[in-house]
Amino acid sequence: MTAVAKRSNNRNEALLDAASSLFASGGYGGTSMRNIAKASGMLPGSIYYHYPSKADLLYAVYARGVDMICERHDRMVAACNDAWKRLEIALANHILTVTETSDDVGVMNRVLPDQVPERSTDLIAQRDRYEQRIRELVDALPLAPSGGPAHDRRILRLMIIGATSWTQTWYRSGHTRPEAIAAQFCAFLKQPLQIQQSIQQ
Amino acid sequence: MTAVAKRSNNRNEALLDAASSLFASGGYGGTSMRNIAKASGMLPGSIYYHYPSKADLLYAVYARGVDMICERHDRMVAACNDAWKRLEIALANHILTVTETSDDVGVMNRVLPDQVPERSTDLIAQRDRYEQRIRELVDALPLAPSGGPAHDRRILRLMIIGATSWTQTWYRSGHTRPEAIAAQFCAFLKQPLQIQQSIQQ
DNA sequence: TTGTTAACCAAACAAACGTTTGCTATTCTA
DNA sequence: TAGAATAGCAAACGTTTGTTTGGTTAACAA
Repeated sequence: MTAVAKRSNNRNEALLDAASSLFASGGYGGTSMRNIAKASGMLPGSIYYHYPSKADLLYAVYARGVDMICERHDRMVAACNDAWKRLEIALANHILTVTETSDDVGVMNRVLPDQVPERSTDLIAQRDRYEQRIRELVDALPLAPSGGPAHDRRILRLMIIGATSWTQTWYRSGHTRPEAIAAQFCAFLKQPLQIQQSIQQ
Repeated sequence: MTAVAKRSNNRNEALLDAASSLFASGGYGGTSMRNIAKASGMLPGSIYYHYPSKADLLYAVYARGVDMICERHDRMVAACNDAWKRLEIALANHILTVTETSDDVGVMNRVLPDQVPERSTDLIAQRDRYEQRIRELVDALPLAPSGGPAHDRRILRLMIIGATSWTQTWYRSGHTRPEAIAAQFCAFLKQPLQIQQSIQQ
């Protein structure tokens, strides 16, 4: 239980960065320990000084990603009181973080928990830490009564998470900015897209 | 160029079915040729009588999935004239096909083209065959003028595709039915979710 | 300055991987 | 019914995989 002192030449962080970048672009199965080792300037066996297995390394990257997006989320969302605006800020943070700020968060979006069976339960728990925050924002939205079937906030939440996660596959820097994408998403949801006449067709 | 006659005991289809099921649940990297061989009752080497490589086998499954979802799409959408209803039908078809009807389509949703570099261009082309249909439906939607920033139909299309693709990760049979999910998606988009007062806040 | 140990290196391990090769049996054609 | 092509089987190929083991060096506490 005694704390283990880390030395100044500890390259654990460089290792995580390299793993992060490779997992985010190549996925779990598409990235080998040798790739990671080469990218972080170590030999393959040296990784095992830091993590006992590939699955544990992935988990460390994944958890670091969740930490980062949650921290940014909490900080940015707190600065606003309007429910819709809070959601928009959260989505902008998600898209920006996933696509440009941090590969760790890209890993969270790209690697599905069941691709890492040894740690799938832990990965789901980590992901839930973030999704819980989205759930709270969606539950706080003031929704107009539905003209058709009753609104299901669970479906709305999953719809929003799906649309946002998917941005990773099509986002290209230089085109529509993350903030603008998030604004569009919210605009589509909160304003009537249908011309009024055809509602009561 | 001469046509090659196929025999009655040709098990190519059983091979595709097995590959389909495994690729859909395990992904490309998570599925081995030995797994596929065992599931289809062959030896690993025998697969190479039918397909020259793992990437080509994946492509065959993928293309079969696109064929299936496009065929169903065309048939079902043609039966309706209302633009919003046509989109709703298309999304219901997508969700139903991905989650319950065909593993092939699950493969299309799960395997990203860049995970199969040897055929990534062809995979993208196949996927576009389907996405083009969604694009047409979204472009045909009558949209009310936006109260905020001008609507971007490209973003709307990607939002819809993202939300729909994501259903594969959370859909469980016995809960909300595909048709109901599609109806909710469309309801959220075409009806005002925001109470009217707060629009002109 | 000495002793400890954190942080690696160097080299190998067994298993799994995609794939190839040579051969055989079954089905269909002529 | 003879011949040829189809649709495999059986066994191995070389490579890559995640991982282990034993030794080495440099940083830090005393």
